[in-house]
Amino acid sequence: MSRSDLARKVCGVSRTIEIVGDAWTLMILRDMFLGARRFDDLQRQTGCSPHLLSRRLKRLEAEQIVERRAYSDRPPRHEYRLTERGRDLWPVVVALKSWGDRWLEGSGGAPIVLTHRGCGQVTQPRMCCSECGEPMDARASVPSLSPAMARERDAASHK
Amino acid sequence: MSRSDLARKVCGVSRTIEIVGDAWTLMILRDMFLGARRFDDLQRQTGCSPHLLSRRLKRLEAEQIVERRAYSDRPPRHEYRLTERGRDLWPVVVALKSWGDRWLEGSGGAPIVLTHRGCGQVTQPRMCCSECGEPMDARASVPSLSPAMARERDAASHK
DNA sequence: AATGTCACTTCAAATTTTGAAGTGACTGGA
DNA sequence: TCCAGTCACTTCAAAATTTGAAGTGACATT
Repeated sequence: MSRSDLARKVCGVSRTIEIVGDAWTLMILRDMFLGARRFDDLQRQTGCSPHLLSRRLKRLEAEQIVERRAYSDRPPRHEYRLTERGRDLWPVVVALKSWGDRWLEGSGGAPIVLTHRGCGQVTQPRMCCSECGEPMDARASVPSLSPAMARERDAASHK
Repeated sequence: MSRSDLARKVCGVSRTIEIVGDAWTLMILRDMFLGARRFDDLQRQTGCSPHLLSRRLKRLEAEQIVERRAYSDRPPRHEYRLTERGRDLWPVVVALKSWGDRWLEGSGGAPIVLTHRGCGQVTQPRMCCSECGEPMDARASVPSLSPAMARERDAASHK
């Protein structure tokens, strides 16, 4: 199966991975959350080639995760902005950050520090239950599959 | 810059992306969180080729995200288990799931449903402030960079 | 007129992935 | 004993993608 077949899966994780599950796309998102908007900035900050950046931005635009808009006519200049759909990927990037901060720490503390506007404190956001508000980890929940997804998995295991 | 140079960056997001930021690795993690442990199961459920699965598992093992252990001597059989370090990637996978559930919804509800052991309710985990407990989104925090990271970015923008 | 900036595109070479097939160590059944 | 089957992979060539360098076009600045 090729990577692009992930899009045909029932599972939302697979289909999300098909769209944003590659290193450069995630780097682009990180930099956009840090405020980068222009092609050149994104290219320098992510460190990827302009060719790749161009292709990734087109994919993100096609998926309505970023919007390309002109900010000057003469000379013609464009910038890329996260849409609401795009901003909603923030937890993905923050989850990567938290893991890195915890498990890859060199010296000198976290490279990016987040301050919560609401309470003014330095925060390390974490996953909490939407119902009771308690923090959650891998063992705090039991997954169950929808009938459609159970069928997909079952078919795979009898292959 | 090549993808493998991400490892040399100061930023924990970059270095995490270098380790788990590709489609098949994320698929493998999803399936391990759903309980898959054996090579063949992982191969069938993710849909990737054995070659790729083998290389990804080796990388995950080298990074101590999974552990390879024998569960039978005769015949020689192995399984892969998430370590604590690996289980701590759960928020990354859940964040991908939540986005997919919200933005890619087909018909028939979420393909994977999580029930919180603590409160017994069906939950859609979300990011909350570690200090005050309030739910957070992209606009709820202000990022600031450590001196080392600020230098790295500054150097990039003068290139 | 020359240089610089921005937002890209083009191209060949290197690397990675895909898809199919093969391997080795066994187990279980006829 | 022979044969099929399972598990955990490895090997290989062909296809696709990425890298790195260079180039382009429309302007603005000096």
